[in-house]
Amino acid sequence: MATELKDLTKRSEDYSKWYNELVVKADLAEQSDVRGCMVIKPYGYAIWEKMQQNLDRMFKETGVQNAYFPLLIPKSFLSREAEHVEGFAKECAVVTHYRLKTNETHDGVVVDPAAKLEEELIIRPTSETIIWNTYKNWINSYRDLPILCNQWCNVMRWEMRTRLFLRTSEFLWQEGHTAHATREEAEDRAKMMLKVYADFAEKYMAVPVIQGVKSETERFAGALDTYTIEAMMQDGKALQSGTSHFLGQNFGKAFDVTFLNKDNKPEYAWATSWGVSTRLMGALIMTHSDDNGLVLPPALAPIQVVIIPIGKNDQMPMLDEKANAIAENLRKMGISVKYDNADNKRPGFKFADYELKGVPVRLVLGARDLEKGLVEVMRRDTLEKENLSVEGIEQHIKQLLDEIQDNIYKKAVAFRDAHIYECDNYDEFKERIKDGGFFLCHWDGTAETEAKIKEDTQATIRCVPYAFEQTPGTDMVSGKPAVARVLIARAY
RNA sequence: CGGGAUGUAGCGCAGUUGGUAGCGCACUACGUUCGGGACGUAGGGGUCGGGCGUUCGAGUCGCCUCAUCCCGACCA
Repeated sequence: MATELKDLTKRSEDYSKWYNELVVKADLAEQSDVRGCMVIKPYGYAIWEKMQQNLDRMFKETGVQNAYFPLLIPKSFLSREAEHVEGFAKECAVVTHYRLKTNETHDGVVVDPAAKLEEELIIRPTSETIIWNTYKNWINSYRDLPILCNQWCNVMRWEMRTRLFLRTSEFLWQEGHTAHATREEAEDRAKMMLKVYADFAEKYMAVPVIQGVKSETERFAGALDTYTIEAMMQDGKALQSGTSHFLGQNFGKAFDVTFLNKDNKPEYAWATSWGVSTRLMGALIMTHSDDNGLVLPPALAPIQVVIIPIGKNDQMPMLDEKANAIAENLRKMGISVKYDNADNKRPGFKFADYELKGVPVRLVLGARDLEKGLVEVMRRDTLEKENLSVEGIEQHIKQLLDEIQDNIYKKAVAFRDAHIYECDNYDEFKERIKDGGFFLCHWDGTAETEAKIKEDTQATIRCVPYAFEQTPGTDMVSGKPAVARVLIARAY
């Protein structure tokens, strides 16, 4: 199973094509024969696993525990919360039967009409309903709260158009669901988890994000507030990379989850939910990669260092010995290393292949250089090569990995900041948004304005950002007064 | 569900007025190579998406059907 190594489409020529080719050629994932679904290949899954491990640890540090709830949700659960069902109804896969039988000509199977379910089951598009139906049994007293559960699972949303990692019919994610005794505690939790996502994105993925709160129309179905992290891709479009919802008492009321407070009075429980998905893989790819392929942050790279030997056959034992010694030292330092001495691929092929796969550091161990005690070190982010002494190379590599992590983050921040604009004139906005970027504009807070911007430009209000100083002004569309600037962009 | 296109080897494609099923990559074997995507020689692999029709004869023509992709509406 060799990677096909044709040149990638240039990132600047056709961004979508570049992205799709990159995902496939870097061996991350491919389209399944099953409609709208994706096969995540071992290399892509290894990156996802590293994301999972780190996120999972960060969740647990805030007191969250993992659990697992069923894949199938009775249809009646979904209709308990009016807004929630409205938001998801159009994209649900429904299980109607539980048995097949052979057909009349005995060369295939058909659904057995006798096996029709009395109540249809929905393949979860998200699990609020089934989890709150369960929480009802878990919660009696304020002493039972808070409940802080997370599950790693798959969900299904019957999307019309799909793209690898960014939007697939089935996707992997985690969904956290918490129940609290007070409004304040639930709101704090929703904000806390957004902070966890932002920290993870910036420290591990090296993807800078803008934190904020969604407008009413962009809010999660059934939420009172949706907090979001928005990242900028290299084509200037926004990618919603994680969301955390304050659900109020909506699900508590819909599923009759009450508890007795300290005064022995019944109250409905307060809820949050929060999730990130394999879409983060898309963010990772589109933030850092270049025309040579993937660029992975060392913190998430399954292979952090690759060692490639070059020499005649009779020199190979010596090179193997030297390479294994270096690899062993690096592994002791907690660095993951691959020594690729396969003899059916030439060095040039391997160089291109590991660049395509985004391996942060490449060591070339050449017989010629080694006589002089030198080894070539290449860093993937800048493609710079250096010839360094083999002596003490391990320490240098450790520092280099940190430097790469830091550098790609700073590069992404610089790119993003260079494409954030304040804009007060709607005609100017309509013209400039075509080239992408994030726009900070005053908004009068009405859905009408929001709808007009979307209709005219396809751009949406991504969030009301936390981080920028807010000054009152005039809505550029309606001319009405506005209390704050919001972040507007075209989005994936 | 609207508009457009495409189904031929694992992938990417060619196939003219209907007349023996092809090319590139990948794959297998052997050899030479090996400091930036190697080359030679010899091989393996197909009910041409499916059905019906026209014809002596259909990958090619007609009708039907299924599937996929792209542009919209929907969306983590």
